[in-house]
Amino acid sequence: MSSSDSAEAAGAKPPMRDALVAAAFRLFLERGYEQTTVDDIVALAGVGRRSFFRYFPSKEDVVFPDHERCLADMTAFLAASDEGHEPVPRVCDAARLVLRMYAENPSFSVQRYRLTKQVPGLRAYELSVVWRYERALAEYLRGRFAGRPDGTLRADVIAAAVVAAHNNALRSWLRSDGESDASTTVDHALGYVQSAFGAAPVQEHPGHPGHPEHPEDVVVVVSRRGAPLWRVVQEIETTLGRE
Amino acid sequence: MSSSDSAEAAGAKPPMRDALVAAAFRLFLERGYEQTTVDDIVALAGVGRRSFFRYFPSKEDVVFPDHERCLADMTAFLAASDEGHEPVPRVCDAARLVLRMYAENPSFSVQRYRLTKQVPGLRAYELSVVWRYERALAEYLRGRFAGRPDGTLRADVIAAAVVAAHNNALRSWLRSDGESDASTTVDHALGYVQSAFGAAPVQEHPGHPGHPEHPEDVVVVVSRRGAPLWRVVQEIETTLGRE
DNA sequence: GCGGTGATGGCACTCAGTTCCCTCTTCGGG
DNA sequence: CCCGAAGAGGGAACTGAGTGCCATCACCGC
Repeated sequence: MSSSDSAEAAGAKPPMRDALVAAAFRLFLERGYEQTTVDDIVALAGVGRRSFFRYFPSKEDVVFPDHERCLADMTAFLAASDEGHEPVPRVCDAARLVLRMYAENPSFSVQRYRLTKQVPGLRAYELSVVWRYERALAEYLRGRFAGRPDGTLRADVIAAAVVAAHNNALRSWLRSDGESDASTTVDHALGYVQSAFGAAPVQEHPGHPGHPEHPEDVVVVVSRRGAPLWRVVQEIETTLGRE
Repeated sequence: MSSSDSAEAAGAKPPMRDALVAAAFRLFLERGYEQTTVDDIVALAGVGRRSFFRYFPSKEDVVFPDHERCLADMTAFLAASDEGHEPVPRVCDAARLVLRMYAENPSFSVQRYRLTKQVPGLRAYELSVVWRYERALAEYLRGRFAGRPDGTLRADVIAAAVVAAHNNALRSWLRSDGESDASTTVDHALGYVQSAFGAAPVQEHPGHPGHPEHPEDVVVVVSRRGAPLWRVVQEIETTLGRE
């Protein structure tokens, strides 16, 4: 009566991992995260306590079961970039990759959102996850901005802005219980970031046959009354990256 | 031989807290953070184990002993703002407040930097600390941008950009062992953020006697040939906040 | 059948953090 | 001068996360 009568033990290769996630979320939603011990989870899943920590290095990890894979996907996506990709739109696309992963399981994402919103420990853990995404974006941008003045500064700031815009859109979508259109929301948010940073990474000379399929690629400079000329020139130089 | 012969027990009101911090850092630097237990710290400080957790809610907190006060200072600084302050320069000044706190104890800051750089648990904890600063900035900006289109989005993105620029400058200063000029570095980094976002928060109509003493009031919208007209108009509207 | 390999279970241990209770001091009122 | 309240500190015992070690069992090639 203890070997194979449980329904979750008949599926594919790693049913145990999924069974642990399912058991954990059932208990987390029933009685709360901190009120659930790892022993409770493994008891409900019918496995040994040691096996839990084989699949999840910590209790927090069971709440984010697929972020490791998503981070690897994003890193691979960025590594597959070439010189033809504009850096800023590229990292925006990388952020869209993460949003798509959330959108694949709306109900799961919403449940997790409710958990992380009210458990400080999970919020802290989520921060470290998001931080790794941000570092991946920043490292890619640092490579693309190498040699440019303030290359690492620009990379860090743009990466942070992209992540913040993504999170803003994601949280708005999560608050709507997954009912709103995630793609439209994130496109709008990332469009704002590109409107602030969009033209900086332009590499080739205007007139050169580049990649005109990016609708963001136009330069309009608007200055306000009272700004000294040197300041305007400085802004243009900064924005264009002194190319 | 156990009551009052220790040197740290004769000072001001909270010598115990300082003694714990000193003992903790001695051991952390000697044998590493994870190799030091709380029992080691309290043994060296000559106090009871229970007293450690009276002053620090967790082992990680002893590494950031004054961030709670600094966060309160920053919150108070933002709360003391009025309508005369431009929001973006204001949050930049708030960030400078944090940098100043680091610069007050250069050697301590550098030691802590080396610790957090190589201990994952401390890095995660630092993220949650930085996150609270970022939320304080974002909440202030949300209030100032209320009613504006995409107010919360702008607030979140600008707060993230300011924090990223601050951290970039701070880490550059820490890597120099506190030898470089922190103020100049952070001013440069925050100047970049203001060059990207500086003009967005302008509230009054052009021509109205506002606050022309801010040289950051320049709007740079970037776009390139091939963009549809509606897209350019949309970007300009977004940047100017449809004022 | 046999030895190896990998997945799993079980046990014991460390350590962070908490709970409960004790002691000692201090201070104020009678 | 005594007494009781209050608060800082100390300390034992407990919970629970995470780890190390080893036994067990299944599967697999031989």
